[in-house]
Amino acid sequence: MNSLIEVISKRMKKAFLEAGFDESLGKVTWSNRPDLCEFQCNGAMAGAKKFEIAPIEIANRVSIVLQDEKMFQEVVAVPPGFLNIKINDAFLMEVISEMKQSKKFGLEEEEEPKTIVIDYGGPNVAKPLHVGHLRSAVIGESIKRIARYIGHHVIGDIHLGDWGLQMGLIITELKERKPDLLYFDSSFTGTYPKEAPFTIGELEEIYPTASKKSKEDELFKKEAMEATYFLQTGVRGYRKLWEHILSVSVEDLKKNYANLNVDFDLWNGESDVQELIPQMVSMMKENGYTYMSDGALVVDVKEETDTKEMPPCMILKSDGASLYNTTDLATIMQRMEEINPDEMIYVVDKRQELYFEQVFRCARKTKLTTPQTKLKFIGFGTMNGKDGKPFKTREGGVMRLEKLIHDINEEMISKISENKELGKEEAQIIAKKVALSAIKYGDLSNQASKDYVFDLDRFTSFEGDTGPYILYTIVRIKSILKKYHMGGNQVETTSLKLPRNEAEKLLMLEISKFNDAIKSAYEETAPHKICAYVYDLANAFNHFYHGTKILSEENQDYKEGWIALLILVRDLLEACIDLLGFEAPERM
RNA sequence: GUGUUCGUAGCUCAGUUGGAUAGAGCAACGGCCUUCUAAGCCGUGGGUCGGGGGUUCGAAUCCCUUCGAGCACGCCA
Repeated sequence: MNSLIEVISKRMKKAFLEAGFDESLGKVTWSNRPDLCEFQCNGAMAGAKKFEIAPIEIANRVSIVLQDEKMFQEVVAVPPGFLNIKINDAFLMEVISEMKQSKKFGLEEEEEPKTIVIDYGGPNVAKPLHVGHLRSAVIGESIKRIARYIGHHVIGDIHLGDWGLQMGLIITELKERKPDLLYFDSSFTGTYPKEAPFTIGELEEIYPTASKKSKEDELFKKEAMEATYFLQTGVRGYRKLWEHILSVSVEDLKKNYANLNVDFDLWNGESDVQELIPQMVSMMKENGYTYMSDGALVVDVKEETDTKEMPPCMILKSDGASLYNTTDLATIMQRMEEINPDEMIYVVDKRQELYFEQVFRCARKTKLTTPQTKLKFIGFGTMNGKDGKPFKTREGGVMRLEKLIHDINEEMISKISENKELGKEEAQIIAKKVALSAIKYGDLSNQASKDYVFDLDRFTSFEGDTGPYILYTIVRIKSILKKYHMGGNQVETTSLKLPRNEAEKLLMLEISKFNDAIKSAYEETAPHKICAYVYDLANAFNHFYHGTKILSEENQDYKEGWIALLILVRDLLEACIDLLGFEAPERM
C-alpha cells in the first residue's frame, strides 16, 4: 500500500493538473506548522514564475479543485501561496486500519530484491574487542536488518583480520614461551592434538607483548616475519597452530557478539582469499592496468572529474608481498564469483574513506565488478568520552568492549532491582535488555558518520531520548494489554475507531509515518532516522496515554478501539527496535 | 601543504532534494500520582544556526570568502 503522504501527494498532483498546472508541483510534505495544518504543499510558489501567475492565485485554483475531495477535511490557500491541508478523520482511520491488517504494516517490499553483502571491516583475530568495534557491529547490524525488512537478501561478513604479520608475531612469541610444542618440531608427522595449547586469555596477552617486542627487538621482528612466511607457505605445524588461534578467537568473538545481539552469516577473513591473489594480480598485469612506481605495483585510479588528488592504488609492495589493498580487492573478486551481489556495503571507520575510494575505483577499473555493482562506504565517526576525546579507560588505556558492556549491565541491574520486587534472576535478564537498548540507541540515534560522545551517565539515566524510554513505553502498553486480557477480553483486529481527541489523532498521524521512516532509513542507510521515528511515536503515545483512561472507559466500543490502537502501536514500536537490534522485556 | 568532514540553546544532538514562528533531550525553574508503571506528562526561561558577502519572492540548508576544530594523504589495517 502507499503511505499516507504518498496518497495525498498523488491526489495533490492530480489537482495541480486539473487546475492547469504541472503535476510535479503537487508534492506534499508533513507540515512544519502543526498549529495550522497537518500537511502542506509549496508547489504554488515554485510554479509562479513558470506560469506567470501569482502564487496565491495558483494555490486558490488548486484548492477549489479539492473542495469536495473527501480525503481532506479542508484545503486552504494561504499567502504567499501555501496550501494548508487538514486530513479527514475517517480517511486517516482507513489508512491506519489498512496498515494494521497488512503484512509489515503495508510497507511495500522490494519487487526486485537485491543481494547485498555487508562487510564489517572485521576485528583482528587474537586481539580483544574494544570499544572501536562497537560501532561497526551495532550500525552494521541495524543496516542489515533494515535492508532485510525492505525485502533484500543481505549477507553479513565479519571479515576477520586473520592473516599477515600479526599471526607471525603470535606464533613467534608462543615459540619462545613453549619451544617444546609439537608444532615447532619439523620432523613431527603424526596427528596434532585437538585442543589448543593456549586459552583466549593467554592469547589476548600474547599479542600485545609480541607486538611490543617487535618494535624494540629487530631479531624478534625478523623471526616473526619468517614465521609469517612459514605460515603462508603452508608449513604444517604453523598452519595447525594458526587454526588453533583462529578457532579459539572465533569462539570468543561469537560469545561477545552474541551479547550484543549481533551475528554474521559469514566468518570469512583475509586468509580465505590468499590463493586468489596471484591470479588476480596477473590478470591486472596482463590487461595493462598496472605499472611500477617506486618499486611497488600500482593501479592508477585518477578520474577526469577529480578535483582532489587521488593517489594510485597499490597492489603489491616493493618487496612483492601483498598488503591490505590486495586482500580487499581479492575479496571483492571472490564475492563476485561466489555470491555475485548487487551491492557491497563497508561499515568501517570513516578515516578509511580515501583508502576505500581507491579500492573501489580499482575494482571497477580492473573489472573485478560489473558496472552495475554498487560499492558503498559507510564511514562511522569516533566514539568519544565526555571530554570529547576518543573513549578511554580511567587509566588511559583502550577500553575492552566486554568491560564496557559489563559496566553498563551492572549499572542497570542495580537500577532495576531497586525499583521493583522482581526476582534476582528476572532483574538480570531485564537489565541486560535495557542495557543493550541504552548502548545501541545511544549509538544509533546519532548520525553514523559523525563522532559522538558516549556518556555512560546519560545513557544509564533513563531520561529523555534514550533506549530505556522506548522500552518503558512498550512495557507500559504491554502492561495495559495484559490487564485487559486478564478480564477475558478478546480484540478484533479490525476494531479501530475514529479518533476521539486531538492526542489520539496525532498518534494516528504518527503511526502513518512508519513506512516513510523505514524507507528513508534504508535509502539513506541511516538507522538514526528509525530512532527519530520511534521516539516521536513513543512521545505521541505517552501524550495520548496521559489524557485517556483506557481500562476504566465504560463505552465498550471506545475501549476496544483504543486496545486495537495500542496493539498496533506496540507492534510498530517493537518492529522499530528490532530494526535497531534490541528488544523489550515484558515488564521492567 | 593538498584534500575532506564539521561548526545550530550552558551541555549532547536533530533539522540541509531552499519555505511560514529553527526543534528535541539533559541541566534550571514551576505544576501533575486515592485512577491503566511518575523510568512518565504539562508548562516557563534559554539562539546574531562560527563571521562576512552573494544567489532567491524566501537560506541553518545552495555558492564564494574568512575564522576555528577534527580527520586523511603508497609499501600498517
